[in-house]
Amino acid sequence: MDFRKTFKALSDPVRLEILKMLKNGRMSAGDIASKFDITNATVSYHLSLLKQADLIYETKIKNFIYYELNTTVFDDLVIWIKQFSKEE
Amino acid sequence: MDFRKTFKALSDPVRLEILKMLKNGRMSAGDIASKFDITNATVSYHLSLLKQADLIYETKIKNFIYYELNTTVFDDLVIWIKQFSKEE
DNA sequence: AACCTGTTTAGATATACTTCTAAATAGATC
DNA sequence: GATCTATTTAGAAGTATATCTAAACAGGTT
Repeated sequence: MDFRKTFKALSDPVRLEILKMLKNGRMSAGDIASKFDITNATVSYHLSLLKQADLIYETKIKNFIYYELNTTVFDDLVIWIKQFSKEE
Repeated sequence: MDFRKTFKALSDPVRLEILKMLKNGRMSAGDIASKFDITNATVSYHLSLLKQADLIYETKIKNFIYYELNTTVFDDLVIWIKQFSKEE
């Protein structure tokens, strides 16, 4: 598996903050954006990168788009990183 | 702990390749560079980023500099990522 | 001390990333 | 169907990153 995109997605402070927010449950794009001092357009850009990296997924309800953590990818990531740990 | 630098370091294909090489044991800067189609200067730049991210460390012997994986940081990384896994 | 070998540093350039503003889309409501 | 709301897309601008060439440095060797 190729985690380059995943690591790139994780290398930005805004995106890390978004992921931490989503630990408490899904949020709409607007709710996420309201927590930052940057425009909605920029937050949308960050969300698209997180989505491309499979770290989050979206659900459309009415004219809201809700974002949610994709926990399985984090599990895959842990397995990948462990190849560099001592015991292997 | 702040892993932004770590993730940035992990987001480049050359640097990921260097880390994979170092799984088989320490290598000198020159040996590492010889495996790539880029200049020694560029490889040196990548090594410095990996070093800044604490993913590798160096040992100087004669006029060689040997690089080695810092396995403990990968363990810390696994712990950090697990906060996003389901069971927590 | 002069020189060779392995490696890094400095400066320049091209590419990629982050951010903005303005415009576009998609769905809901009036 | 006109309009409002939530969000994304397009295009532009500034900043950061990856790479190169050329020069510098540091440790051995002669």
